[in-house]
Amino acid sequence: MPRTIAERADVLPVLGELFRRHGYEGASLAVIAKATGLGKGSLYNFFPGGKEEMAAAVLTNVEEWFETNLFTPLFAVTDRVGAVAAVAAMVTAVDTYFRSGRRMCLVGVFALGDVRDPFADRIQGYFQRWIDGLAHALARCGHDPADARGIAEEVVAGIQGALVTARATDDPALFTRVLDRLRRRCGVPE
Amino acid sequence: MPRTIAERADVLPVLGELFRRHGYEGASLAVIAKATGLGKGSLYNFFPGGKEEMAAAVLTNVEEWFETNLFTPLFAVTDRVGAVAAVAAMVTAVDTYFRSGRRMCLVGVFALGDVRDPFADRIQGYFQRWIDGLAHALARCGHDPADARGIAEEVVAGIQGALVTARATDDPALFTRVLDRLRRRCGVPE
DNA sequence: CCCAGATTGTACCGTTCGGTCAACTTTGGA
DNA sequence: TCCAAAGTTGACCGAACGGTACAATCTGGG
Repeated sequence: MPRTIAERADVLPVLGELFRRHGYEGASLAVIAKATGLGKGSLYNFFPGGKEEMAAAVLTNVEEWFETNLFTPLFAVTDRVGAVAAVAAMVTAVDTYFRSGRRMCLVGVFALGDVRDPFADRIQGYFQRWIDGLAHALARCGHDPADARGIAEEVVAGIQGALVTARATDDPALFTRVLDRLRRRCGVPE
Repeated sequence: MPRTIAERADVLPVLGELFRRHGYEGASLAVIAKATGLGKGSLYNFFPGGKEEMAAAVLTNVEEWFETNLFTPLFAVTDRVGAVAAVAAMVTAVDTYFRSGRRMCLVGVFALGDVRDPFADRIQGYFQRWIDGLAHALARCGHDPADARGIAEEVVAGIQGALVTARATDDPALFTRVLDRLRRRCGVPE
């Protein structure tokens, strides 16, 4: 059997950055072909379903990363010390993942575009699971359970909004500043 | 001179809702023609510059509304009582304007799409002026000036994020809940 | 009533879109 | 070494894009 020059997994990060930067509609196949260095034929070899399968694959990639690095740890906490550490780790991971405000949230971008419709359930699940996981951890941090959910909604929404606002004002540092305030809102020091 | 059947001002709200719902790229001329009930000829009679002029006109409309109803009142405050009232009025106006989370922020949608480039300065100005005005009013509310700016960034970003998250989770009530928390963050009761 | 001119619907333009396909290149086992 | 299979390419397709041209229609002052 012939060996694959480029793996499907190799183009996923490139696709992700293109969708982040240009949105789903804005990332045309011509742009994708140029950025990946692959012809349209190769792209359809990797993604027979076309552009929508590319978006689905990238979305799966993002979901897995968040599930592994953020959601699962948040849900796994049992004691107060572990919960505080998990929330602190989440904030650090978020800052790293979004490159301190220089990277956009792919799920958020999809949520605002016309491509939302075919992925509505997955987009909803991403945010819901983030809020649920954070609310669970915050409750273990000692917050009143009802208030924990409110804080979780405020923090997840705040992260999204900080990304949008940082991009809109071309001021990535705004993301870091807001994220720092949200971290303190969770009662997590440092 | 002949009378205009439809005024240019009449189609602006329709254009606004289309851009909000579908984004700039997603709102094709065919969709716009159908939604407004106007042919392409009429649209180009109103907006000789085409789709980009439509977006620019809608953007101007939004800017003016926010300038009149939000930014100017925020900047105008001098005493503490007035400042608290202005911030409270802002929160109320925001909830009304965004239909309690059922309406998207047009500037935020533009900020994330490919159309951001030609409007980058206006998008930046919109958010910057909102943050500046709110920071000014919050300082008059009694907050430490440096902290007032931090709160303002957190609140404006939080509003944006709450809109995105509410749409993503198809849960408009989330917007109202987060907005209520942000209001209390400003130290404004009721 | 009438007509200059503003407004309108629509056929049409070139371009670009996502997607297809047959020819060509590369691959690894026989 | 050779070949069947897998991978790759770029020309090509119909559809839809934004935009233009223009003939038909409506308007209101004279």
